[in-house]
Amino acid sequence: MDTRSAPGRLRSLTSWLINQNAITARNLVAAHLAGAATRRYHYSMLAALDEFGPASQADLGRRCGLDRSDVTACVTDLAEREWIERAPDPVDKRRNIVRLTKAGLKQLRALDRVVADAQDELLEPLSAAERAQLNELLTRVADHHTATA
Amino acid sequence: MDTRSAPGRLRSLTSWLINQNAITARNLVAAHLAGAATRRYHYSMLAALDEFGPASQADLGRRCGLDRSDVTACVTDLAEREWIERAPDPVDKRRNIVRLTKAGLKQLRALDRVVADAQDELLEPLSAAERAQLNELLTRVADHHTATA
DNA sequence: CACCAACGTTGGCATTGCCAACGTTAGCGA
DNA sequence: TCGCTAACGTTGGCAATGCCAACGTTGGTG
Repeated sequence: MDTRSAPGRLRSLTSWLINQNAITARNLVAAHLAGAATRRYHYSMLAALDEFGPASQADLGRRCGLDRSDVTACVTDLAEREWIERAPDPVDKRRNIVRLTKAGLKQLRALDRVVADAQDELLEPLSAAERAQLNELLTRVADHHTATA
Repeated sequence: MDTRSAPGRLRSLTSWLINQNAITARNLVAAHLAGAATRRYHYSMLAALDEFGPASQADLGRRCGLDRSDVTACVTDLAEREWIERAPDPVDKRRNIVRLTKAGLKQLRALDRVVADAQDELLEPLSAAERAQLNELLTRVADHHTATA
C-alpha cells in the first residue's frame, strides 16, 4: 500500500503509525533472519541466555515477553539445532535449565549483525540522532505500560 | 511481561521496541473500540469514506492498506450495521460503490473520540511536543518504505 | 500434612496479514 | 471487431502471532 494516500485521520494516529511500522519492521527482520534459517523468537532467547546466563524456561519467557507455551516450542527447536542445551534442574525438579552452547553463541554473534543490518534498512531515512530519539521515545512509552501493568 | 527486564540487545532494537508498542497500541485501541462494538478495520474504512467520499472496495483497500478479501468482509459487516451502503457501480460493472450513511458518519464521529482517548492512554508519558516528534519520525520511516515499495 | 503456587507441556483459539483462484467486466492493441 | 490483459469482488485457505486453559509434577508454606 501507499501509506501517504491513507486517510489523514489514520496518518495522524500514533497507534496506526506504530502498527504500520511494526509490520514493516517484522517483515524486514524476519526476511533478514530467514537467510540464517532463524526466526525472531530464536534471536530473543539466544540473546537472553547470553546476557543473563543459564535460565529456566519460565524466566526466559518473562524476560522476552513470550508465553510459556511458546518458549517450550522455541526451546525444543533451538535444542534440535544444538544452539542451546535443555537439562532438568537438579535443585528444582520442576524446572529445566537452558544454557547456550558454543555453537549457539557463535550463531548469536552472526545474528547480531543480521539484525543490525535490518535496523539500518528500517531506519534508513533517519539520522543517528533521530534514531536515538525514536528509541528513547519508544522506550519511555513501552516502559510506562509495563510499569502500570 | 516487564519490558525493562528484557535483554539489552532487544531493548536497544528499534524493531523490537516498535513491535512491543504495537502490541500495546493494538490492545488499547481494540479495547476502547470494543466498547462501541467496533473493530479497528471499521474505523479505518469509515474514515476513508468520510475523507475521500464514495469509493470502490479496491480503492478503500489501497488507501487503508487492507487486502481486497479483508475489505469484502469488512464492507459486508459495516453494511449490515447500516453504517455504509454498497451498490454496484452503473458505470463500471466490476465495481461496488461504497458510501457512508448518516448513521455511519455519526458513528465515525463517536469513534473519533474513542480512538483519541486510546491515543492519550498510549502516549501518556510523552509531552505534546514529544508526541508530535514521535509521529513525525514514524511517518518518515513509514513513508520511506512505501516509497521504495 | 494439606494446601497453594510455580513449572513444563499439550492443545487449542482468535486475530492478522497475506495469497491463490474463480468468474465477471473493461479496456487496449492488433 | 476480436483477443488479450488487467482489474474487480468474492471465496477459501494459510502461517505466524499472541494468548489461554488444563494437566500432572514438584516446591514451599501454613
